[in-house]
Amino acid sequence: MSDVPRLTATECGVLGLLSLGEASGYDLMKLADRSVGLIWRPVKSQLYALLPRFVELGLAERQRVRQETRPDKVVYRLTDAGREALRTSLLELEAEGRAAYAIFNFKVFFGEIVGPEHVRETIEARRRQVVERQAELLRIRRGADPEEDFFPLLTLELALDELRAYVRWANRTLARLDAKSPADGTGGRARRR
Amino acid sequence: MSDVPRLTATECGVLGLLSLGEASGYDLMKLADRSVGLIWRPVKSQLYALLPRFVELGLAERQRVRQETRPDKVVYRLTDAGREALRTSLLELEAEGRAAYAIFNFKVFFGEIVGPEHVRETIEARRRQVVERQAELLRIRRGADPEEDFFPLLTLELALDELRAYVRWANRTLARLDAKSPADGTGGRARRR
DNA sequence: CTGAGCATGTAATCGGTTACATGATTCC
DNA sequence: GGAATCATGTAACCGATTACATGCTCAG
Repeated sequence: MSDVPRLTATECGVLGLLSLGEASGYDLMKLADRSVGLIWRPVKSQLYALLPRFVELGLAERQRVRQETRPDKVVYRLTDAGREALRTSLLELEAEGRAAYAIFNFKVFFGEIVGPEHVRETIEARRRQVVERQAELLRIRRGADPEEDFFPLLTLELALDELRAYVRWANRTLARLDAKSPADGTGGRARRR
Repeated sequence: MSDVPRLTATECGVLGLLSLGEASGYDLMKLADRSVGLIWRPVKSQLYALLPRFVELGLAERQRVRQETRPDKVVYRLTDAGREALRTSLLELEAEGRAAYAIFNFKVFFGEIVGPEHVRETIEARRRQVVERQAELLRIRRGADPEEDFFPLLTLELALDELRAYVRWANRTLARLDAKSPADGTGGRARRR
């Protein structure tokens, strides 16, 4: 009943695709190209393995569609439980470890589902992580030898440039979110303390 | 004999760490923090699983070191075959698919091993990929609805900013490499055609 | 007639993560 | 006395990738 299954990042991705409208496995592969594909795309065999499991968990419904000129297809549609599982899973997923970046991007991409306030918090949380990391990299750079560590320093500088790009984007985007959501003096609705 | 084993990205990472000097598994974990750790870090259990396999493949040698006040440790050292396998594997690994970014970074990080000309080519190849991707994202952006696709467009813009950061870094870095390696009119030593 | 697109899946393998397991020493 | 550091590994699981397998239709 109330024990909503927790989904992995990949499952969120597939369920997120499905949240855009009913589709067959084949449709979802193509849909991915035009949407989340920017940041992540499922592998066919995994997709086809996942879909029946969603049905078993009650997160999706399945319907066989006969076609005469084309092979029959199986069309899936999210249930309310599926939509809810997607929302809570996205909210609960921590953007940490190796999958951090993919999860971060999912949360923003599916901002309509998690809500603007969660998007804002997600962006701020990552900005904090990024600022810390910048400090760490700068510390390392100070201790490095420009001759001996020439190549490692190149990767370090690329990392720094990309982190800077993130911070700029985050600042711009947070401002846009502020402008978009009704200004209430605190910067957002779910603010407390 | 001449059939050098091909290593995966992770194996290159571990072997690359080992190329910095002989070390025990425990040492390598710490070494990773101060070196490649920027871009990638091995998982302990995997590291300990890999090291004996390197010995079996003749890529490393092992020596038990007895210590009185601390637990005994097993120290590994790269063999010539190991160094060669690392070099050719890094050269042959294609920076494509999911691991593309990690592989790209490995190639640059271990530039001393693969040589400046390969680094240059790697950076140029990625720049080509990135420019293509920028064009694709711009096309998608043109076709998107700023209202309806608000959140997806945020991730798209972040991606664009990061790609731009890469291109700038690549331009700067290629210039530095040109300045560094003797100018011979063609831009690098291994140039033909 | 060949190749691309539509359409769905299974099987095998492998790489990565987490948890389990142990035990001494040294610093606070 | 308790936490952190040194030190090495195993076991189980799971997620992801690759290869295998099939077969119809339509456009060039």
